[in-house]
Amino acid sequence: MKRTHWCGELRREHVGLEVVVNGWVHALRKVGRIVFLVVRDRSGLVQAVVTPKNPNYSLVSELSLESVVAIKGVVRLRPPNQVNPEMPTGEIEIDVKEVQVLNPAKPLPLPIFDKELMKTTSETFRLKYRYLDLRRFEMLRNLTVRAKFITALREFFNANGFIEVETPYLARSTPEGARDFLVPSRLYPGKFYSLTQSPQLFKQLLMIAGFERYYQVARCFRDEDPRADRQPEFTQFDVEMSFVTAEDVMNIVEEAMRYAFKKVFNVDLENPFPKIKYREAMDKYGIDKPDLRFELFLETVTEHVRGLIPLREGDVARALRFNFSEELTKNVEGLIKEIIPSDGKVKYVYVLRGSNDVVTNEVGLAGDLIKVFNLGIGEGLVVTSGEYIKASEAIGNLRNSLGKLLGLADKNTYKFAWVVDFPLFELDEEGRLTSMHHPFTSPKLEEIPKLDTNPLEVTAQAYDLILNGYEVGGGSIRINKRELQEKILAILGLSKDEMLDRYGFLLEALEYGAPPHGGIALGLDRLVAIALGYDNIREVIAFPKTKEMTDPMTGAPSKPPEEYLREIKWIKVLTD
RNA sequence: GCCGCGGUAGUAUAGCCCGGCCCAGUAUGCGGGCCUGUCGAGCCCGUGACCCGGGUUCAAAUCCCGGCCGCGGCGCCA
Repeated sequence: MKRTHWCGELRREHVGLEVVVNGWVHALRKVGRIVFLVVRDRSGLVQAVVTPKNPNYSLVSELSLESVVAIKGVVRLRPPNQVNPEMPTGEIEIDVKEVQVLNPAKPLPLPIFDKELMKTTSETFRLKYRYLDLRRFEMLRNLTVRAKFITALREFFNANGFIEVETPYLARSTPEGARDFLVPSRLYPGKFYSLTQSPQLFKQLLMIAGFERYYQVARCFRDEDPRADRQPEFTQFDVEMSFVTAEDVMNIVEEAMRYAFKKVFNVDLENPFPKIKYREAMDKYGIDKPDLRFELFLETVTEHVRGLIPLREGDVARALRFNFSEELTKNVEGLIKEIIPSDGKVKYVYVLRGSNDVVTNEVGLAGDLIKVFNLGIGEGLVVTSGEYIKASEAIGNLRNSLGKLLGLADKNTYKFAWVVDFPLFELDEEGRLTSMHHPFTSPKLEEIPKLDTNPLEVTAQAYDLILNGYEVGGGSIRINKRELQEKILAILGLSKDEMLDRYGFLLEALEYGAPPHGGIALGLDRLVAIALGYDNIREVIAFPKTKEMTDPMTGAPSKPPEEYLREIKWIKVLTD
């Protein structure tokens, strides 16, 4: 019995046809002596009917849910009063002639087609039986949409003269940035590959190779703690172009987004996307990836609170005020406590003025703050104090989450924007200069002289693409001259020897006719997740890891057998 | 590494604050039965659980301590 039709495509026009469908037993309803069997495949559902006259009657009536079957039968119209308007195939049903049970199924551990129960089923459990979880139409849709989105981007970039090139995942470790996943080298005991954090250097080398326009759907690996929007391995849609300015890159990426969003979601995006300067973003929103779906601005209130809140030399105070409805008081308070770091670097006060009471973490201050800020009933105020960036980020982060909690952010709006004019460097915990983007980012050429005098004031030719409070892309114009690249690496504290050891291949390549070039990496998981309305990228990844970086299904990570460790010359394992 | 929340049948949830009325209730699933037009089928009967370890107490699902696991966040994420 060979499949002739998909379940979900059968319609009135197929009436009278003998068809064969394959699929899973989605539902089995025995009403009196009639058995209604709903068969499911990727395309949808169709009802089949068996009565006691049918030689397959007992076989069908004893089927278990989710068994795999092949059904041969004749499509017929349902009696007029039995049409199910909720079902695309609801006008017809299959009068069963022959049934093959290809594989009976045991009862499922996961109630996959009980929407109510699945809403609350723990994610660990879904991940343990991910192959069942993925049978749900919602997951099928998510991954289908993801595939369509990738296809749309490929179409767009192919049509614009880009070449898709694969680059290695096993590469040389470069200690900057995130922690690497290391892979021991069997042939060179004591040496390791690292899984690429991104194709950054390879794509630059492709530009030097003269490919001019490249893209790739690239897996990236970073050994840092996951979050709802971060996984240890994730997918970037990676793009690089030669002979372009930052504007050129941003323009083509905007076009790509407009094309893909229209094609896949039928959404018209703004044209052009707004651009915000980094400093303006920090000042107005306190964060470099503000959610622009709502207007709510930070204020600098250092002078208003001087004398009330203890300020160290150079500290600033930043404030966010907002209206909230009283039943959310607890949630707002919880959010503030959760988001603002309690590491002592930032101090914070909040005052939530209800109609009968005031909720605050500083009883002694609340009265004064209400007076100073003229805080009305139903208004909340959060003041952070400390070093400008820290105080701003703490409250900016809060702003993005508060927008969701207070319903300020419209779920059906996609608010893209570019954040530009990032500083080239920032200071790390130890007060050393580090690259804000990465060490291959070009400074604005006219600011090169400032590299020696005020490196922190040098602006990068870098740009982030943001969407609804998430960073969904980041890129820059790269350095294409050896001299400048060496200078940057030197400023970052690398000795000549270290430079040559780690980046010698790049530095040399820059001398053999490296064109000006730049590009971007788009966070594909985030883009698709946000477009579908999820905060959690695991919903658009077929087999994601948990927050603790495990896979409950396969049991990864696992302990390799001793012989294997011996073979790869890596038998010393330190635990803890 | 840190903070918060959580862990009760296959799944989900009630009970936990305020210990005894709980050999743990409910929904769904599963097993059996009834029903010839169901489609979240319906009705009847049955089945099955307190994360692990220690402590307090006459008595622990409930209180305390430790652990494990998960989710969210902070740090981290060039």
